[in-house]
Amino acid sequence: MAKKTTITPSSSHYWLLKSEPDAFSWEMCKARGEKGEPWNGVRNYLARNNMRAMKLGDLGFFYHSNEGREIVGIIEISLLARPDPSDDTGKWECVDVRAVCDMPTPVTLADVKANPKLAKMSLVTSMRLSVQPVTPDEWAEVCRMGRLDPRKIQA
DNA sequence: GCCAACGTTGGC
DNA sequence: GCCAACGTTGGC
Repeated sequence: MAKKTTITPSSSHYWLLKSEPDAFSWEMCKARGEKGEPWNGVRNYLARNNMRAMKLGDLGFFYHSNEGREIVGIIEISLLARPDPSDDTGKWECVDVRAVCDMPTPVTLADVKANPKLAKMSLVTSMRLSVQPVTPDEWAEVCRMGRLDPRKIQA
């Protein structure tokens, strides 16, 4: 059996997580520091399945919905999916996330919508999905728009 | 604050 | 299993 060799970087999955700043803002996320924060309260199957697919160290955009409507920072997955302690039905799960760094220039929803390269991004096509996958191309493009060098992200 | 989009629930 | 009613999300 041939051994499969890959040069896939350790973090091959990218995500976008939405939060209303009134409920849990980027500032609050950063204030948690290394401890991270359970991403609980998700009550949507697709969003839950996305969390199940997350790996330790996966990176994600932190998006402020409602107020702000912009990508403000980078998070990493610090704990894998597990039962959501705020749920008593046994159906829902959460991961933990940890703030990694600011987006030097926040990338607004309007910016994303105005960029044809991002027309297929879930942020545009699946407006209400709160935990979304992001493709490597989309990741690179949004980082470029936010003046963040993806190679300099220290997870 | 309004309302469109859309996911979920429950009657049949 | 269909679909109407309902609740929620989130842009505007």
